[in-house]
Amino acid sequence: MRKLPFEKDGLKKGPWTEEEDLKLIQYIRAHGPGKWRSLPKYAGLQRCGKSCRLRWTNYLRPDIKRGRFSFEEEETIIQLHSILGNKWSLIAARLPGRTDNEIKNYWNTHIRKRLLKNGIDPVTHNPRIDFLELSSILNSAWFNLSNLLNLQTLVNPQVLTLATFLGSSSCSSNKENHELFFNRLLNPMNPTLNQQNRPLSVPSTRILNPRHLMQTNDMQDFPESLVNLKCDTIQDVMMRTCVTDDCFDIPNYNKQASESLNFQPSYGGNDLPTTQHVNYDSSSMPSPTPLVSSSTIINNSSNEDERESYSSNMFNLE
DNA sequence: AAATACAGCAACCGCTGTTAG
DNA sequence: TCTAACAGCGGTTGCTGTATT
Repeated sequence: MRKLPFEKDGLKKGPWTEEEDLKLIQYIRAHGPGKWRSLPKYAGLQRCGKSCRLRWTNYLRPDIKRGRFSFEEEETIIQLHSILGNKWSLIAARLPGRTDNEIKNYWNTHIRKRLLKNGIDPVTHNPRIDFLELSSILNSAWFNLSNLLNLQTLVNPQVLTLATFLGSSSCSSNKENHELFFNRLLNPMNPTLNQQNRPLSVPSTRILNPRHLMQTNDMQDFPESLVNLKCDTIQDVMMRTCVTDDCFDIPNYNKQASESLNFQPSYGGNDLPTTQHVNYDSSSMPSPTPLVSSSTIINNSSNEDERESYSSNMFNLE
């Protein structure tokens, strides 16, 4: 049984009635939103202005989209959250029809739980070492990556993903090691890559972004030439897996890698950092799959189970 | 069938930051 | 510069519907 809304200082609280909604809508249609403090008086509502504003912005606004979040929306939320942190209004601004409160609720009740369940820290978006209990493996692997890679004559996506994982997680206390690792990974040669040493195109954001540890479970994401690449040493891998200079300029790429290492949400300003638009070289990429379109892989997955299995497949690499 | 536990979500609270007069 | 109003955020509450015991 729903409790009746109680009153405090003559102001009604609790759930809004249809009649109240109508009054608010009619008033705002006639006068527009704003002047929230005086609005209740003129609209004939026994509510505080703040309550009216919240009711309007979170529920009554005509452009609000109700219903379940699509997978694309969820992807967007996760990506934006990894950049912006808990800036729900900024995230909502990039999701037409969704309110910050709705996104916040959805994050806390769905996405956050699923990330935690799959061993992803919802704050940093990094894999949780404590969850994986891989620290011993990682420590040894870190000092002997070359041997690790020699275990597999074929460099498949799992190896590269693991390498990324090592770089992003195994030495989280040592940023210098992180950067050294990624500098080596990304730029083993002279930073100014020439055409002779033109490396293979690699969907680098998918590899470098820790979030894609959740998502990379299909070989199709990688160019065939890389999947079948034979490498004897880590240097071999490094030298062959640089991005092409027409896909990225190297400084930006390293910057992105560096950001991926920490993957801390930026709280510095209100502006969304420039999105790195990935343009894969279609001539060398059998199936170009930009970061933002990773959802297409499971675009038709609409239920929670499918999303979860999709997210958790990354842990099969062990 | 009833009681209980849980999930989802609308709404509220208290606080801080921004803006306009 | 000060102040009030507004906007936004993070955390929380409490109601409703559903699942489980």
